[in-house]
Amino acid sequence: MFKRINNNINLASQEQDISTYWDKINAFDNSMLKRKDQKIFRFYDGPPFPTGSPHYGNLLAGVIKDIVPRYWTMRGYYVERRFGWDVHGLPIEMEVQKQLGLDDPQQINEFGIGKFNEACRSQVQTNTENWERVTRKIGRWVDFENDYKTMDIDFMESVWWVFKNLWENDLIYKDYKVLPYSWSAATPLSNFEANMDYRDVEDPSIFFTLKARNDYNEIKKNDNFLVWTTTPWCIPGNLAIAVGKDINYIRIRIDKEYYWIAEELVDELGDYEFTEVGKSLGSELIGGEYIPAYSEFEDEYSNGAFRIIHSDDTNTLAGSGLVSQAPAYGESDFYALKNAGIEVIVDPVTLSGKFDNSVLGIEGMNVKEADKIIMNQLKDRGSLFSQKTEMHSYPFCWRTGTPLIYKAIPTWFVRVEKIRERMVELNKETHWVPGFIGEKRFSNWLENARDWAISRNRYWGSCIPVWINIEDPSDQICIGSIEELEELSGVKVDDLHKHYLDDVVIEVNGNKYTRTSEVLDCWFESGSMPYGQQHYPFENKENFLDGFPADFIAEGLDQTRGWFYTLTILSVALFDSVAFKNCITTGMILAEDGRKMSKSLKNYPDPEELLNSYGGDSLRAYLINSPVVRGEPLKFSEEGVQLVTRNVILPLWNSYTFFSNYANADQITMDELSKADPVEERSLMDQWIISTLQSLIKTVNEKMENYYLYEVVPPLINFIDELTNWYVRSNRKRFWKEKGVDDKDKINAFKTLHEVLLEFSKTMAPVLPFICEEIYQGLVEEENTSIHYENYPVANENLINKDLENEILIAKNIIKASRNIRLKVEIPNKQPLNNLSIITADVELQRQIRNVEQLILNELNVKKIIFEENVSEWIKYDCKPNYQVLGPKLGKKINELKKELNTKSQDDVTDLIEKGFFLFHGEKISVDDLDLQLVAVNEIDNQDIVGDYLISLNTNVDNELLEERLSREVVSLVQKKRKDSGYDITDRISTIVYSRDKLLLSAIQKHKKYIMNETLSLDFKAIDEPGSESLLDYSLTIELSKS
RNA sequence: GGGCCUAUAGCUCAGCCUGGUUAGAGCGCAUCCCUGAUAAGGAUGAGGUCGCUAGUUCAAAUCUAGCUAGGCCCA
Repeated sequence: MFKRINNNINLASQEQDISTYWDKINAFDNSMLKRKDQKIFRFYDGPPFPTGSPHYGNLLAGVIKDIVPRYWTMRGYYVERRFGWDVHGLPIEMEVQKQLGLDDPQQINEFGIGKFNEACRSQVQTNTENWERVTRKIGRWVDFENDYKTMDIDFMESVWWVFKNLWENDLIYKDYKVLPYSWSAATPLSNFEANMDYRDVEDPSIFFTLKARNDYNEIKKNDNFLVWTTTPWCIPGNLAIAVGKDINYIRIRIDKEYYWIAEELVDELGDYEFTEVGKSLGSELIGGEYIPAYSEFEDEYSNGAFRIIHSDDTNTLAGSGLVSQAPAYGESDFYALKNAGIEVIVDPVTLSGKFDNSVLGIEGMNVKEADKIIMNQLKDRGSLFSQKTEMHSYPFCWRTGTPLIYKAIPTWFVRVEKIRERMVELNKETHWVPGFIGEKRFSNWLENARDWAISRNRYWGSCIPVWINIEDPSDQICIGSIEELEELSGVKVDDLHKHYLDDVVIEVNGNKYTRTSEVLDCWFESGSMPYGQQHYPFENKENFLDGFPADFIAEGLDQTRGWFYTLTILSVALFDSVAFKNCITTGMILAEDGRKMSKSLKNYPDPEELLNSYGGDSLRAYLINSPVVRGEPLKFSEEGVQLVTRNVILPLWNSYTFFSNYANADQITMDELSKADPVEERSLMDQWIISTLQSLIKTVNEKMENYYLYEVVPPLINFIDELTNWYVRSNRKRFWKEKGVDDKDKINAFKTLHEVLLEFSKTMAPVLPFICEEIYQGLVEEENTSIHYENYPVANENLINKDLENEILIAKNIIKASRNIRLKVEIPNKQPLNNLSIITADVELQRQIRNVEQLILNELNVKKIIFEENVSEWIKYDCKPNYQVLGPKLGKKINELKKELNTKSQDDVTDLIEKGFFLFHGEKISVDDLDLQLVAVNEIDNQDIVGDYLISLNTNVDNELLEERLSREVVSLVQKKRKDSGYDITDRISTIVYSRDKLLLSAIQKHKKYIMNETLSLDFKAIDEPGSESLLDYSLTIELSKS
């Protein structure tokens, strides 16, 4: 027996009940246990930072990361789904710093690194609750208990293994990197932090002169290079002048001196009177040598310093076209020198932002204060050419409010450039969805990959496992495991965080080694996640290799520079392999107004509230049916979610309640259903809906296998439409036939709908896990089971009948067109009509229509279909070339052909059709190469062209037809009354009709049996007394009572 | 400044790879129909110089180049 279902559902609370049920039967674990011995489908969860509660981007990722694993689980694979947390790094440290009121590293040191790190550790635990609750509401099955965190000792040990592996392959080195630096906080900052506080400030902008050391091409000894800088304090660190190789420079004379400046920038000279005396392209200047402004680092001349070099960043928008280069204080300067092959750096500025004792006159002075002094010194020597100030936006330390400077910091690097080509090559093996992300965006990024800076001068992270000889810094030991460290240090180690390791000293051969102070960037850990989550290679060695590379990952577009990249670097470096075989990349989710979602603007609905009103299924379907799954931005709209509820969830639910309520009312049992005929013996509509379902299953499998999630929902909506608007509606009567009347057909109908709902639910279960589970529970008798234990449907090709699908399509087209005619001629569908003529000589078409005749007659309320074969009396033709076929053949002549066809008379055309071809400029043009457009001979309302035939509806209504109409109107009235009186659909009634109208009474008399059947009237009387309600032109009164 | 993406109806998007003469869908709007499975359903209609310019072609929303605007990422 099937449950009687309340049609009114509260989706969200129903979903919660299902969640509870899943907990009760341990559904998630069991769905996996059942596939324990099957092939592994490896999924990597890209770990989020556990700050705040999840936003739509997280939910989207969660949805995709649920749909795909559910699908493959049903396909019989073992799909482990461990939640991951990225818990190290700046976001957590910043949160904790704020809570503890610690402004900078010095204060952290004073507070104690150990206490600080432990505070970070406990902070991590507090944020995870929100995540679990919301994850549950979107129906994501993921293992929170057996999760991994990047701070777990096992994870951190695997990170060391990764690092040591790179180390041994000579992929790790230490060099300078120019970073935003806060002297007041005595720490380098991330670019992200540097972007947090930009202010408009006034800074100097000066031209100063540097003298040519000797003749070189057009350069003469003692010529002055007019060099531009906006940071005078960098001049002591100046080691080169940058020009642009394609920029034109001129040599000019002012008084007795000669100067070089970019031709386009001579206006910058202002009032100076000059004469041009020479000219040179930038590339000809490169290699020129000059005498530095400060002699302190003169020695570096022998190492290649104080030359003119090229920089891509030189331009003629401002300045002089010659830019002072101080590699310690500018990233572009640093790389410009590197590219010029000059491996020199000088840095007279201390970590507190003051000059050290190496430069005379400014010792101990803060760099910004030194600006003025340096300008004065230059002026005294006559080498300050001009000075002014400029407004520009400049980064400030978001903590201390002091200006940031850029400064070269010793940093650990991974030699990405060495494996770059291999990364590009291997990336081609990954299937990216959408394709352009991998083929273009990610591939381009890999091609331009630069060495990767992996160290941070921070606290809460995995430590760089390198111990350095106190006496000889070039003597370094890299540690790859806990065991190794314990052996070398003799210390028992049970935590790998900085505060545990800073004191661990290694002694080898009488040499003492201490650890380098930096920690690893948390991106290094994210890239190590495949190994870390399984504690590879210390544990799970075989299990890991069985599932590497991962079958599937999914994240947002921003991860092309993040996780996708770090995974790729490490897997290529370690295993010469990609890290993942399939990758879905999602676009950004914006607010409905197209701007970023912003908490302060409140321009988006709260995710949890939205889930509470529409439920997880709706949100899931909305998200994967949106452009965001194709890597494009989505303007998130609550209305869109509501629409999905209305177009997908509710119709599906309604089909199910229709089934279960009528099955319940009729006391249909599973046993009875099993007695249904085999599909091929059931009615056409049964065969059709099953065929359509099998086609759908085939399509959905194709899409899912290829990770094209966004192509799943449209066919799903289409199917639901076929099911509700065609199958259920046109077969309704079969379901409420009295017992004993054509039982077989009724059972066939119930069986078909049962089967379709069951298979369809299984097909959609990965996408709509809640409602499909609920429907499943109502359709099967087993207890404590779940739809997610089921095997995924495979299309049964034998049940796919494309001919039938096509015939029904023809029927639908005829039905739609005829309804249209009724609308035009204003004859409602309730009015039965005698016949519909279909004008075609095509016998195949006639046969097809005959096959589905009954459906057409029922739907159109027409008694008969007549075929008219004298086509020419009804239809004439408009004739045009088929451009697609004839275009390439005829070229320009096609326009002439068009003209000629226009002049043809109807007889000519008929002639042509009969002959099958005609001659055009001596060429045979076949009728098949023409577009024949059907036109009705007579323009009248009761006909319409459908495809390549005409239909014509007989609109004559005689008394007999009118009486039939009236009987239907009476039924409709009675039904309305039943509903208004609150009768149950199964209640039997007595009906009395009062009317004085002869025609109405006669209609009732003739169709009494029909009316009684339709309205479940056991008793029916028509009484010749005046009625008070109007029905068309008549009046009547209807009385009902339960019997 | 660089890479990638986007621009089509009032709104959200298909179509573009593979060019074909009438550019589709949903929502919204208007009008109408139906309603004992349905917080419903159906039909019809209005609404588009396919971002701009040039080119290729018999033919361009579609291919090419340039431009404009927006987005993401990176400098």
